[in-house]
Amino acid sequence: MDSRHLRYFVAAAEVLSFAKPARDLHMNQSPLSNRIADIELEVDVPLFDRSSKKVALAAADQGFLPQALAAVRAFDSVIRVARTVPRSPIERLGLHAA
Amino acid sequence: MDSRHLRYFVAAAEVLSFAKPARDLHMNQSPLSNRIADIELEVDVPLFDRSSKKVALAAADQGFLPQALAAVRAFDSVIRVARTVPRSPIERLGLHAA
DNA sequence: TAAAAATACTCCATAGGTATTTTAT
DNA sequence: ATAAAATACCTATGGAGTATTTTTA
Repeated sequence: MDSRHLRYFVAAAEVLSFAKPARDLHMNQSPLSNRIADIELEVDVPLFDRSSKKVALAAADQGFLPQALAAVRAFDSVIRVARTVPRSPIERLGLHAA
Repeated sequence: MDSRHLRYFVAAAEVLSFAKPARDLHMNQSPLSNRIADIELEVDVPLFDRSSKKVALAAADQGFLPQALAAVRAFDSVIRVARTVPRSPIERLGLHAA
């Protein structure tokens, strides 16, 4: 599972919409819907109750969203830690930025 | 970043080898090396000191490996939680397995 | 010289885009 | 009638495989 796709799910779950987060993420509604559908297939659990006008969290979602959020945050930490690693001896001594 | 690729990094970091985890993961050494190189490009930090005979964790790795492990475990939790979600009213009541 | 990593390709799966259709409101 | 999600189709990117080269222990 790609962490980016899990972010699609989190974004959709937060606003209960597929079209809106797609706009926010500068992508199309179609692939966002499809990636979320992929996740549902992968974990074999329906995560949303869909209708053409609204989207609701499925009952099976209890527990999934918090875990998804935790995973996304863990990924953010990986990136953040990597970015703040001192690269040079001088940086490692905390003397000044590169 | 794909969680699978982060697992490649963790596997390689744990045994300080690219060829061995590739065998364990039933894949080739080439794509495993390439995906790890991708991660280094993505986070813009060298994670390994390479030579043709050995691989060592780069200095920049301090902090990265633990975070990577945490992220991988968070992903495991996502899958696990999803898999244990009760699907039907009967399951939700804990009466018996599907 | 043997084993491991890098490199150079080839191929295919899939993520994303575009267009359209369906369906609640 | 409108707006949102699903669906169909196309394309291109990139992940994985295979083969080969390089390197160092």
